[in-house]
Amino acid sequence: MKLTTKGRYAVMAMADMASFKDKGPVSLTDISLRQNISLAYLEQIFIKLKSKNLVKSVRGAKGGYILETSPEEIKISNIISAVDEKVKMLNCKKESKKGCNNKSSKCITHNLWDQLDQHINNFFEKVKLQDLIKKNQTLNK
Amino acid sequence: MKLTTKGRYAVMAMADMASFKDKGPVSLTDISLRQNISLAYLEQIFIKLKSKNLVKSVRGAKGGYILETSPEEIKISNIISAVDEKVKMLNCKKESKKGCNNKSSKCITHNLWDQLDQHINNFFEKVKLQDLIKKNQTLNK
DNA sequence: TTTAATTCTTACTAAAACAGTAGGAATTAA
DNA sequence: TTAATTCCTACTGTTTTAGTAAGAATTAAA
Repeated sequence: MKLTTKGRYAVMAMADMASFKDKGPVSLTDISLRQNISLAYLEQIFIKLKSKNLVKSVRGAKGGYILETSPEEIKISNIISAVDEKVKMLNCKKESKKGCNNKSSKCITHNLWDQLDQHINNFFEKVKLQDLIKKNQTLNK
Repeated sequence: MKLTTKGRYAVMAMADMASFKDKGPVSLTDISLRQNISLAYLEQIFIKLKSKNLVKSVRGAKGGYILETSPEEIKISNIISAVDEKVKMLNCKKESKKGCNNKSSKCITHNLWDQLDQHINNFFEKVKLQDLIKKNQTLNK
């Protein structure tokens, strides 16, 4: 399982962008200030988000980033996987020669972690960026 | 989120014990060999499992460990939390003074991680040790 | 009574991952 | 021309991970 600040920050930043998407490109400086995330760290994260076509960049002054698609279409899973490799509990190898425990078969717990992965990925598949900002608004009322 | 080898090994070891529970105390040497986990590492893990009353020990030659309760009653969540602290995505503090982002309020993604925690914990609550050995048997047929 | 098998206890450690920093280059609106 | 921005690459202190090491205490069996 890999779910660290990088993944969390990415979701926070994307949610931030979604909130301000009608005001032109959103600069990382703004996100940095609003969400309290280091600018240099955000830069690294956005390189990845861009390479996965979740955002596009506008360079130069007054530049920033823009969401590639609408918040209704962006799944949390897309964001997480863009920056965090993958959500995966298993380090059991899928190779044919060796099982999880370096023995011939699958380890006792193989299916458990496999199901947990599915469970988590399923969760992230269902939630969209739009859901986050909706929920947040409701709460802040 | 904390789910590392320690947690995985603990579940493997407990499942191993469940499979051999009718043959008296199970020694860590046996588990070590069957599951391919370092003996010294298992010792550390079992100290914790014992302190949480999941297993009891029988010292001396022919000794080992015995499950405190039946595999039908032991939840995976009990095992994980015994060795791994807790399953928790959030590092948002619950303190009243500061929110997740060192600002006054909750961060945008607070509820998301909160729900994910519940989702995962719910999964581990539902699965019992007995389910693992059943599933494994079915597979090996 | 000795031996071997075991749990118990504490301390240490190499390697990897995490969470950034740092420094500057390229681009562009004003 | 300048300031604001993205882009790019390299570096790094700290913490965590996944153990190892060494020996003490206990007890069944020979």
